[in-house]
Amino acid sequence: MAISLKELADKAGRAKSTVSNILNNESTCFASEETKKRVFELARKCGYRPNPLAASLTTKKTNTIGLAMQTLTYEVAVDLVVAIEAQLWEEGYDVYIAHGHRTLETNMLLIDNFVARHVDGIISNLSTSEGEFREKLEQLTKSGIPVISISPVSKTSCSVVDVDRTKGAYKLVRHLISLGHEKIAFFVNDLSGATNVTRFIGYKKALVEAGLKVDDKLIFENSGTGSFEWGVRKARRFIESKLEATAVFCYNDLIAIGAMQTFRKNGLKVPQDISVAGFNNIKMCDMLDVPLTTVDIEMDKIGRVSAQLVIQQIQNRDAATVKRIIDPELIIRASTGPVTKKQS
Amino acid sequence: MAISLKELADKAGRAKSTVSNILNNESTCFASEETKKRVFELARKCGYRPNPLAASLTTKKTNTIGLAMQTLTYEVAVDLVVAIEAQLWEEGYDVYIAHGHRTLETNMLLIDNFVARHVDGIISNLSTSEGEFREKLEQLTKSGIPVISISPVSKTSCSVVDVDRTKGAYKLVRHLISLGHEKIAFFVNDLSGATNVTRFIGYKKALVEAGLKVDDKLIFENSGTGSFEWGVRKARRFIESKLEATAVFCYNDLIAIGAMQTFRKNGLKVPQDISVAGFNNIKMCDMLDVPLTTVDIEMDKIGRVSAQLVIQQIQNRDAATVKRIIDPELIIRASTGPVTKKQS
DNA sequence: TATGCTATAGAAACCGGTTTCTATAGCTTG
DNA sequence: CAAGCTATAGAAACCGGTTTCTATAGCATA
Repeated sequence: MAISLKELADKAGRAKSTVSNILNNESTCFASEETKKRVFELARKCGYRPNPLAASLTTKKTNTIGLAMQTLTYEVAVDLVVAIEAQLWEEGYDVYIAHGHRTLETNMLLIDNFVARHVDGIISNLSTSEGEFREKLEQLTKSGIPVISISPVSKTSCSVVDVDRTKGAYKLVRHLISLGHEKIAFFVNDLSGATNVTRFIGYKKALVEAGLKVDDKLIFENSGTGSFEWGVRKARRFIESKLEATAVFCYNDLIAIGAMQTFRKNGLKVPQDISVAGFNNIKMCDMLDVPLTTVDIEMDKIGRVSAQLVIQQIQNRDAATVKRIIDPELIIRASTGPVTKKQS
Repeated sequence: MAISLKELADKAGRAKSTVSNILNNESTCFASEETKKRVFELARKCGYRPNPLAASLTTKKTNTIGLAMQTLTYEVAVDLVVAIEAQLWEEGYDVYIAHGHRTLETNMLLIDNFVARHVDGIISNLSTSEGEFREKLEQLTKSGIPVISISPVSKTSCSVVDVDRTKGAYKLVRHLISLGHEKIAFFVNDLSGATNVTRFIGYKKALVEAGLKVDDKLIFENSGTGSFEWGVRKARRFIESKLEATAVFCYNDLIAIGAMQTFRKNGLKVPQDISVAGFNNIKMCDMLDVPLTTVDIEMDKIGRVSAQLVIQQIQNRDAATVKRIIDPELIIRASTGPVTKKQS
C-alpha cells in the first residue's frame, strides 16, 4: 500500500538521498527548482508518508511523549490529559498513555517501557515519589530524557509543575475565617499523602495567622479512598461527636459533596448551620442544590504548561529544570456563609 | 546508555544474528545450551532492551494500538479509556491516545496519523460516521489494519462493539410504563445524532407495545451540548408548558440531573410528582439527594471487549469482522416511582 | 588551455534490529 | 575412506529512512 522513499525516488528519477533531502530541507537543499517541484508533486500524488519508525532510527527522535497517570477516573486527571494531549498534538507530538495500577513496581515498569519505546519526553502524574522512583526520574533527566512531574517531588532534579495546594487551602480557610468561623473542621483522608499534607499546612497557617488555635479534635483523618461515601461517613461521625465547629473544609470536592448531603439530610442547613468547602473545583460543584465553595486547581493550565515545558526541554536539552508552581483560585459559592449562631 | 544488539553479541563472542535468534526464539533456536545461557545472562547483566523501532521495521508490528476518542471529558469516555488501556497493557500493547476536536477533518487526520505510525490496530470512539469517514475505516480494515468502532457505524465492514441503546431505552420506558406512567416526556438534544435516534426508537417501541401513543409535544428536542445546564433549561420549558406528563426520560444523566434539580426547585417532588430517568449511569447518579434511575451502559465491559477483539484480529488477520452489541442493564433508583396523581 | 568553483546529484554507510542463506566441524553411516 | 547428517554459528541482505561523503557537468577565471 504505502510507497517507500526508494520507490518514490525511482519514479522521480533521482537517488533516494536526494529526495530525502528535498523533503526534509525544502529551503536549504541544493536540488534544482525543477527537481524539487517534481518530487513534491510526485510525493503528493502517491500519498507518500515517510515511515517515522525508520526515521527515528537515525534521528533519535520519535516525536512521541509518554504520559503516565496514576489514575484516570478522577475528573481532574481527565482535565489534565485533555489539555496535555491537545497541546502536544498541536506541536506535532503523539502521546502514549498509561495509567499506573497503584503499585510502585508497576509505575517503574511504565516508565521503563516509555524509555524502551524511545519517547522524547515523559510527563508523569504518578503519585509515587518514594526514593527508588524519584531516583529513576532523576536519572532519566540526567540521561537526557526530559521528565515533567505533575505532583510534588521534593529535592529532585526533574522539572515539576504543580498547584500550590498550601496556598489554595490557605486562601480557602482565610475566606472561612473572614466569614467569622473560628472552629473549622478538616476532613482529610490520609495525612501521609503528599498532596494532603500541603493542604493541612495551608489550613494551619491561616488559623495561626488569625490567632486561632489548631484543634486536633477538628481534624478528621484516616485513610480512605477520598470518595463521596467517605465524606458521608465522616459527616455522620462529625454530627455524632457534637463538636461546635461551624465550618468544614474537605480535602476534595467529592468528600465535601458527600458531607454536605449528609448534613442536610440530618437537618443541618448549609451554609446557615454549617459551611462546607471542598477542593479541586470539579464540574459537579456547580450542579448541586447548594453549589460548593472550593479551590480551582486549574488542571487544564497545568496540562498546557507541562506540555509546553516538556517540548521546550526536548528542543533545548541543556535547559535548566524548572519548578512551576501555579497559584490556585478560590471559588466562592453558596455552601459557605457567615456564622449565624453564637458560639458557646 | 542503552546497549545495542551488536555490542551484546560482541561481548558474548557471537554474531548478532545468533544472539537475536536466541533472544527471540528461546525454545526453537539451535544454539547450544551453554551459548544460550551466556547470552541470557549477559543480556540481563547489561540491561539489554531491544529497540522496538528497529524491530518493527522488519517485523511490521509495533505492538501499538491507536485509540481515537471523540471526547474525553465525559465520564463514560473515561471508563472506556481506562478499560481499554488496562486490557491492552496486560497483553503487551501500548496505546496512543488522541481525541478528536469535533470536526470530520480532524478525525480523518487522527486516523491517518495512526496509520503513518504503523499502529497494529485502531479503536475508534469517534462519533463521526459520515460517508467519507466510514469509507476510511472500511478501507483500513481491508488493507489489513483491524479497526474496532465503538459507536454505531451502519453498513460497514469494520468491527463494531456497542451498547444496544435501543434496548436500554426500551427497558427504561417499559419500567416507567409498569409504574403506571402513560405520558412520558423525552428530553433529547439532537435526533440527528446516531446514538440519540437509537434511544428514541426504544422509547417509541415501548410506548407502542403498551398501546400508548407517541405524542410529539412530549419530545423536547433541539440541538445542544447535552449538559446539566441544558437539562435545566429543558425542565423550565417543560414546567412552563404545563403538560400532563408524569415522567421524563432524559437521554443522558447530566440532563436528568439538571432537570431533576429544576423540578425540585420549582416545588415538584421527585418521584411523587414527576419521575425522572437518565441514561449512562455515571457515578453522580448515586450521590444525589434523590438517586437517579438510569441505564448502565457498562463502558468498562465495552472497553475490555474492544481491546480483546482488536488483539484477536491482529493475531488472525483474516478473522471475520464482528458486531458485538451489548445488552445494557436497567438501574432502578429513587427518582422513578408509581404515578400518584390522577391523569386528567 | 588548465584550474577551480558552483550547482546538482548520487553512492554508500548507518541506525538497530530480523531473517534467510551459507559454512564448518564433527560425527555417523555405508 | 568418502558421503551425508546434524548441530552450531556466522555472513549478508533487508526494513525505510537520514546523513555524510564523493562525483560530475558546466561555467568563470587566470
